[in-house]
Amino acid sequence: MTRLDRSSHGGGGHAKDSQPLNSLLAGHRVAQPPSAPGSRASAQDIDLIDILWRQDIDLGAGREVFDYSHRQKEQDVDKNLRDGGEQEDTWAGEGAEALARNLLVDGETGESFPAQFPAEVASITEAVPSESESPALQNSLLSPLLTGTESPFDLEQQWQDLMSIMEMQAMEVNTSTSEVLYNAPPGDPLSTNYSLAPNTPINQNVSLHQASLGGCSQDFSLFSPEVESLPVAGSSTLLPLVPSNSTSLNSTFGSTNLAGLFFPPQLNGTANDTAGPELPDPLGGLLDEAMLDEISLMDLAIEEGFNPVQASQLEEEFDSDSGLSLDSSHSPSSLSSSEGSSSSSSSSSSSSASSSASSSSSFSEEGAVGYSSDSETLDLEEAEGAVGYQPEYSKFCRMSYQDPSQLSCLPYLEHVGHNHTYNMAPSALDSADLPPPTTLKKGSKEKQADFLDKQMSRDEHRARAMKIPFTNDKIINLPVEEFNELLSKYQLSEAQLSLIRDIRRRGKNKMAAQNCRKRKLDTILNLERDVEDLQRDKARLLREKVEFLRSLRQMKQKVQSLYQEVFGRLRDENGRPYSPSQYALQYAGDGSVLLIPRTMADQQARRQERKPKDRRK
DNA sequence: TGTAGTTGTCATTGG
DNA sequence: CTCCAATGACAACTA
Repeated sequence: MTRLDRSSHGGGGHAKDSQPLNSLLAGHRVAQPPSAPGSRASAQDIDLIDILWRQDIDLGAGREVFDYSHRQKEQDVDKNLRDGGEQEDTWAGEGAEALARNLLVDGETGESFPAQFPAEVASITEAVPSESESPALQNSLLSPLLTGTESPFDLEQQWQDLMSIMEMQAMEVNTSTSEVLYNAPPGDPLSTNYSLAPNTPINQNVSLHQASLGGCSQDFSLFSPEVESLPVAGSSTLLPLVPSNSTSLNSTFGSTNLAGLFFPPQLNGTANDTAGPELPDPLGGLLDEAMLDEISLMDLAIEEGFNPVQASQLEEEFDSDSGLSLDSSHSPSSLSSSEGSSSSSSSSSSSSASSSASSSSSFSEEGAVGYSSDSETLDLEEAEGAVGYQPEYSKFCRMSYQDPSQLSCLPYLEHVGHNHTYNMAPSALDSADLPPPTTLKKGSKEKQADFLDKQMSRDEHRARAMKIPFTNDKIINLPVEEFNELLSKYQLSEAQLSLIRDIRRRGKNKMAAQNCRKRKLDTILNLERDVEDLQRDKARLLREKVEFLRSLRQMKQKVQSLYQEVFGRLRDENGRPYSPSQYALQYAGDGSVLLIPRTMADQQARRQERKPKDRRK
């Protein structure tokens, strides 16, 4: 099919519409303006052209009536949408709240982060000298719980190890442990109490342990060189690492309840290389818990752009790990529901249109910009099918056009409501074609009739001026076959046929454009929803991470306490305690505990540090 | 008067 | 090839 009006159509829309006759003339193959109609145009056509020309230049009628109604309708729409708007407000309110807390909110992601963040980190780092001693930690900004060789990716493994340790501890450690430990003479083996290998009487013969080192290539030193000189901040909460003598140790640990203490991961028979990196410095994370909490959150904030305030809020906020996007306060109602309602709205709109001419269609009913091509629905009151979906337009939706189906009882009013209805003078209206509006009465209703007439689209005016014998609705919505059949039923002039085709093309394209725009808005809303969901997921995961780190820190504290207690009770052949600067305990993979010289422990620790790095390469 | 949002329209593309 | 939907671009219009 040739688009008859193409040649005369330049760029976009209304520039041409100021002279729409040119299109018609092109369609008529009348290539002159109306003042000089082409000779090939019939007299009837020229008359029509004149009519149309006058119509098109007489488009300045006021829109006050419509606009008032339109505004009222928009208010109703806003009212209806207020719920949805509150959701947006809630979300926006969080951003405002974050701002109120001197937080910067990323304009794109909506994430918040403290404005003076680097300074806080620096101060905290200074406040934790023990942590600042570790260059790896400074570099990586990882959790202070983790040593320099630790990676966040090991966290899960650590957690699993700790859990297995806890289970093991529950089986093997009882409340009598402390009694035995405390009362045991220096010669008593600890192996039974700590499930040590019987052949490793660590408190008896150092040389024996050294001899057994050959089989401990995978053993890990629990002690790091930094431990001894560790200026532990908040050490009041920790046991003295280097007891001056056994007496003080006993007095220190005598009342220690060992029930619930944990063996380090090395005691777990499943200990492997993956647990290695963190072990050389089991005390690395033994800092004041509150301080560590803060540091941890700060690190997380730096790492993930997460606001520590948010993190702390999350800890209070979330009581359950319910997981994904159960928080409906931020997310509008599901799109699927609105999409699912589209098909029903299509059918219901056609049925309701016949019963009521009410033009006060709510926004939820609006959106019938699709069209039904079902032949069964084709009648004079055929409603344009609803668009495929009716997303929520909490902020985007300002679609001011009404559902044409609501007005379908009044022919030529399908397109009432859009802002581009060029108005005719009321006197020019051919009201004869209009069935008497049943809901309208005289007087004030005349106003409404005028208003409705004014809302007729240009194509409707043209169609009426050209005496098109059927409605624009049919022209637009009939299937091709029926449309052609309809055309064949009438003797139509070339101008009429051209106009009809243009009406059909423009009408379809208009609805397509509306659908397209709705889809676009829909996509934006979906993306926003996805962003919100992902932000929630991120917050949840971050909260879980904080919890895991806290648990890990507690575990390490307990392990360290246990280490100190065990080490402080060890005696050499002369009954004297071992010096922590010269010896260290080491957990073997088989569950045994060895007492080895510190130099060897350091070497092994370094060896273990390299392993995971090599493995990662 | 300038601007942003809305809507209709055209041109084009691809199914 | 035609029909149609989708979409970018443009212009008119409104607030």
